[in-house]
Amino acid sequence: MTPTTKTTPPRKSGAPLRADARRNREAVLEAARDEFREHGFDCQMEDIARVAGVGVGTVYRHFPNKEALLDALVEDRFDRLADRTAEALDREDPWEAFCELMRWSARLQADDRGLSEVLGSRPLVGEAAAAKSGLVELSDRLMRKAQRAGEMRKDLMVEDIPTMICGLSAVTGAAEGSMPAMNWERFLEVMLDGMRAPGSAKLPAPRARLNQPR
Amino acid sequence: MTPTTKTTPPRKSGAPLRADARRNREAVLEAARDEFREHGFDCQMEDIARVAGVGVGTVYRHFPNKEALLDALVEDRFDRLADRTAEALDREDPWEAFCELMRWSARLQADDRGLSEVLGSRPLVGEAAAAKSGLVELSDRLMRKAQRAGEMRKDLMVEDIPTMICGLSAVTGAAEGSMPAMNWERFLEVMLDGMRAPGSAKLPAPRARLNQPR
DNA sequence: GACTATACGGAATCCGAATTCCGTTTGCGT
DNA sequence: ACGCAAACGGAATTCGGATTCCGTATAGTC
Repeated sequence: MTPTTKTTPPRKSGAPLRADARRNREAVLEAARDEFREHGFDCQMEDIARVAGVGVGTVYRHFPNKEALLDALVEDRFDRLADRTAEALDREDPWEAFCELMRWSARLQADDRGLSEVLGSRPLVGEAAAAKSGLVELSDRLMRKAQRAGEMRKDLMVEDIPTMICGLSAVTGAAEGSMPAMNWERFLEVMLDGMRAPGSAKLPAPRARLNQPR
Repeated sequence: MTPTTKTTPPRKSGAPLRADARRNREAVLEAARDEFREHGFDCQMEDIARVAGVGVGTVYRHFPNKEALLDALVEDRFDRLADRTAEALDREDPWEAFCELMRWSARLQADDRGLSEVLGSRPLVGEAAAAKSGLVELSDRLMRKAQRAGEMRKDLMVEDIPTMICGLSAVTGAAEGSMPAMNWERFLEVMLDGMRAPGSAKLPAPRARLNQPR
């Protein structure tokens, strides 16, 4: 979408990264994506290295530690999400666009246990935090649009979205055996119905001193 | 299979447990509750021991390992929940009763980060599994009652409840800094609205080969 | 009060990763 | 080709915690 550097996060310094280095970094990122997807945050650095076809040392050359590696992945995810959100903003029916966006994002999470589980379980750090705020801005616009169209209940705030996403991620990412076929599709639809206008229950005011319900 | 009570007395029957032992076991359980609440599953056995005012060895005398300890706690939680559910079954308005039950349970989880986070993240084992199935039975009754009364959408199944609970637990238990005042109260109300009759969207059929939507 | 099966405490042990180190290899400018 | 800084690999080191061991203390019993 954007002509900006897609998958070449760090290395912002002027140093022109050697060719093989760039290749490896990419491989590590991809392997990490797979491993996190498969085993969650508890996957092992050695495994990531092996899958990427490099030594652990190399992994550490590119990312100071496990968390940083994860961070790069999360950032990328937020970026993809932001792109989609921007697209959604252009569609005619904002509510339908919103629902589709949620469904898409849910599927994304369902396919990626690892990233999902981290989403709600630790404060974002570094790049990822910035990426998120951009996403929030877009989401806000989409929501207001849907509300103006009278299709989304008025008492929802942007802040509610991460909450929903967080709940969703728990469901999509739930341990295999933990419950009989955890059905996030149904969960999501119920939630969307609950967000549809008009709201039946009056939502409790947010606790934080952060924003008012408008 | 002789009733051999060799080295690790499995809390079952037979030997009437010495007085001080009973006291300690109780202390450990309580301390564990606090520690799990406070630090989630990553709390330390040594801390639990210290808080309980005993040595680690003692903790291990009563529970073979960390997971077993957690399990005891989870079981207790399910039992309490089951009690409440049974009560809810007796109330006049089943939908209201259901909502209250959910709110109560949510609050319970909000107060107890540790147990919540475990709920969705690992298959239940031992006693806890049994305790859960009892709870499910009760819930099923309550749901049907609410549906018969035309207050809950008909296409919900008992299996959806754990899913909701799981989502909820992620939200209530989200890491402090992870999002600005994660507001589970709002999340819950939205969800409840989505469960209210009549459902607007058609819920996707469950994937598992487990049950039909009735 | 003495005896013994139970319990206890907590230092020592074990273990599974993350992270570090350093000798070797390789891209690439000259 | 040549040289060297940038990269690499992966064994060695560290570290945080769970679990085990075993000598000591105590409840319960006669």
